Amino acid sequence: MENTTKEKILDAALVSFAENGYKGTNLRDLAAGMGLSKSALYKHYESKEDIWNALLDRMEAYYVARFGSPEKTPPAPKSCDELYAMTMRMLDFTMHDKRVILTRRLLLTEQFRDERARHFATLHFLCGTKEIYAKIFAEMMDNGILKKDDPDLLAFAYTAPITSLIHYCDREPEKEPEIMQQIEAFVTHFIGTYRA
Amino acid sequence: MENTTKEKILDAALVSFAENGYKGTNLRDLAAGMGLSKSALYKHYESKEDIWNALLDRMEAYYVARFGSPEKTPPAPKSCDELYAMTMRMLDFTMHDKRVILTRRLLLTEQFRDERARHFATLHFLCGTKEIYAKIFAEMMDNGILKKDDPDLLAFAYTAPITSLIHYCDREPEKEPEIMQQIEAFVTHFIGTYRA
DNA sequence: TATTATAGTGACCATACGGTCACTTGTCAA
DNA sequence: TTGACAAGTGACCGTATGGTCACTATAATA
Repeated sequence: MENTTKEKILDAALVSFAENGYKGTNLRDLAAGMGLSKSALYKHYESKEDIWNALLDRMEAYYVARFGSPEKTPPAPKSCDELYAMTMRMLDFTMHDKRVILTRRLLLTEQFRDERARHFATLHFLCGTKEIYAKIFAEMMDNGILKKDDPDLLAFAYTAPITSLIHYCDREPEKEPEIMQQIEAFVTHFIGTYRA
Repeated sequence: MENTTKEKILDAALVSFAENGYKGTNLRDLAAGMGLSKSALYKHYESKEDIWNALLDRMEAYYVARFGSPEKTPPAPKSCDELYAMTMRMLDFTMHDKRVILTRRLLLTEQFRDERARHFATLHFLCGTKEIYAKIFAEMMDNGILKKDDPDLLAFAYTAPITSLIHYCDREPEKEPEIMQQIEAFVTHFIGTYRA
C-alpha cells in the first residue's frame, strides 16, 4: 500500500466510482479533489476505463490477500459463544471500514455494467463469505459443538441474512442500532437452533 | 395499464434505466427505440428527472396494488408441502417476470442516487417480502403446522437467503439451474427444521 | 554543467447529451 | 370551414466530459 500518486488516484477513484457511479464520475473533479489537474491522471493511466480496471485489479488482489488461501480462514470457534463473538467482530469491521463499505457500494451499483464486477459481487456477497463459514461450521460439527448437518447449506443460511442486513445498513445507516439488534437476534436464534 | 404514449414512455424508460442506469440513459435513443423523436418526450414529461419520478410513482402504485392491503396476503398454506409449493410458485413469477426483473435491477443500481429508490429497495428486497411470510408463518404456527417461534424472525431467516439467490440469478442468469437447486435445498431444509 | 526522464499544467478538441423552439400535422368541436 | 388543441419533428443551443498535446518544472544522472 504505497503512497504513490498512482495509488492515491485509485483511492480517489474508489470513492468517486462508489459515490457517483462509473458514468457519474468525472475525471476533472476526481483529479481536483486530490489537488491535481485532469491531465496528470493520464501520466499514470491511459483512460478512465484503465483506472477502473486497475481499481478492480487492486480490489481482487486485496481480497485474495485477505481470504485467498485456505489457511487464511479464521480458526474455528471452540464454543457457540465464541462463534457469536467472532461473528460480531467480523461484522463490526465489515460494517464500519470505509474501504469495505465503498467496495460493496461500487459492486452493487456497477455489477450489471462490468463483467468482472459481476463475478466479484457474487464472490463478495455470497460465495466467499459462505465458504469461510462452511469450513468453520464443518470443523465445529466435527468437534461436536454444532449439530451434524450440511455445513455448506448452514453457512449459506447463516451468512445470507446477515449480508442482506449489511446491505440494508449501507442503504440506511441511520437505522444501524435497529439493524444491529436484528442481526443479534438472528445470530442468537440461529446458534440456538443448531447448537449441539 | 393504458396503452397511451405516456405509458409507453415509462415502459421504455424502465428498460433503459434498468439496463443503462439513470445517467447512462440517453433520451434520443430512448425515444428512437419507440419510433419517436426526443422532443416528443417533452410533450409528455418535463424532463428526464420527471420521467424518472413518474416511473417510481408507477412502481410504487403497482406495488401497493399488489401487496398494499393486508387482505392481499396470500392465504396461509394448510401443510408444509403447500408452503413449499406456494414458495416455488411465487419464486417462479419473481424470477421470470421481465418487469419485476428490471425493477430489481433498477433499484439495485440506483438505490444510492435516489432517496425514493433507496426506501423502495428496502421494502422490495427485505421488509415487504418478510412481512408477507411473517403473516403466513404466524397463521401456520397457530394451526400447529409449524413449530411455535417468532414469526418475524423466521420469515426473515426464510426470505433473506431466497432473495439473495434471486439477486445471484439476476447477475448470472446462465447459472439458473444450479441456483434453483440451491433454493430448493434451502427451502426443503428450512421447512424440515421448523415443521411441527 | 548539460541531459534526460518523470510529473504536472492549461489550453484545446470532438462529441454526446439534456433541453428549447418554431413549425407541421391531424383531429375534433363549434 | 375554421379555430384550437394535442402530438410530433428537426434544427439548434449550451454545457459537460473524455482525451490530446505542447510546454514547464524538478530532480537525478552522466
